[in-house]
Amino acid sequence: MFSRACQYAIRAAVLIALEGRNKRRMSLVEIAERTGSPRAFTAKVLQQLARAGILESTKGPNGGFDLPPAKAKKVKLSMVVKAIDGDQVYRGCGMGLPYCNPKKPCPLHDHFQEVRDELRDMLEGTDLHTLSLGLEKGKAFLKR
Amino acid sequence: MFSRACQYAIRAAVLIALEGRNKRRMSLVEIAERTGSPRAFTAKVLQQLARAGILESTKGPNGGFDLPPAKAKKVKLSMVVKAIDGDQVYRGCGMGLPYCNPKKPCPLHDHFQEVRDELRDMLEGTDLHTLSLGLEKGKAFLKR
DNA sequence: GACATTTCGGACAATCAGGTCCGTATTTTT
DNA sequence: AAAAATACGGACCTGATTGTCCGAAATGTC
Repeated sequence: MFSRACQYAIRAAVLIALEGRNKRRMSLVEIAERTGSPRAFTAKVLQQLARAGILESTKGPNGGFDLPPAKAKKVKLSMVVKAIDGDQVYRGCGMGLPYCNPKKPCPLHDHFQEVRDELRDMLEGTDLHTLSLGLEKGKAFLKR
Repeated sequence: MFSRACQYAIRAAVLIALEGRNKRRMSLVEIAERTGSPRAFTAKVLQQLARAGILESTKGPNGGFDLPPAKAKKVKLSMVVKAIDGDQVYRGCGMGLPYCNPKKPCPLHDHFQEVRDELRDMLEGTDLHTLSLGLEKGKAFLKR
């Protein structure tokens, strides 16, 4: 469904949103540790998110990545996914036909449309702040 | 969502089901042509489907791949997907956590569950025969 | 039996995704 | 000013995915 890079991005982004509520900035090392993701690779992913304007990065001692709650409420999951994987997963044709559309659909078009729409609605309707709430209550986890 | 191999598999399977209704057996060359898929690579994919028992292959002149309607009605899309990509896409965790479950969910678990269930229901509820009907009426297409 | 047609299967090549390493730039602390 | 902490970015490695090629095996036709 999503690439590994994208999965790491989501994990990291939710965690950063969580700590952003404590006005904390998170270092790469801490993020990688708490999400169980490979450090150097996660760095690349976080750079992509920062370049996409999804989160802020700061160099130097006490630097790291941060995302204040006000912004976390505005960042939808779809933005994270799009920044890493593009939007084919929730917009493209299930059979991979580049020209598939309602006028000239693939055989799977109608069946797949519902699934894709539900995925898109979910991604566009879920923000990082909301997801971080589940984490704080200890009802959800990022690592074994 | 699905790998290229899996997309080719679905396209080919639907086409073979379509021609199976005319008691026709399709050669690799014809399948690749009519689905716009690379020939040699499609051969590998079709072999996988044949080994998985999803369709029949016959060597020699007038050989090829076939799938009679009675069987096409029983082959669900989920079986094709599982044979090529495995079932992670409609069973696994959206964030890629291997231990994600209702007792210890990821932050996305509940949101994602609906989407995954809808995808799974669609794949398990759609058979190749049904998909081939759309093709025959000329309402759906496999190639530009 | 010879030949043509077709799938099968192994070897290989190319590209991409996942991941590491290390030096550089930036910022804070002392 | 020097040192330490941190993100940045490029080079590189590795394995998986995608894709090609070609000989072998099977089967139908003459």
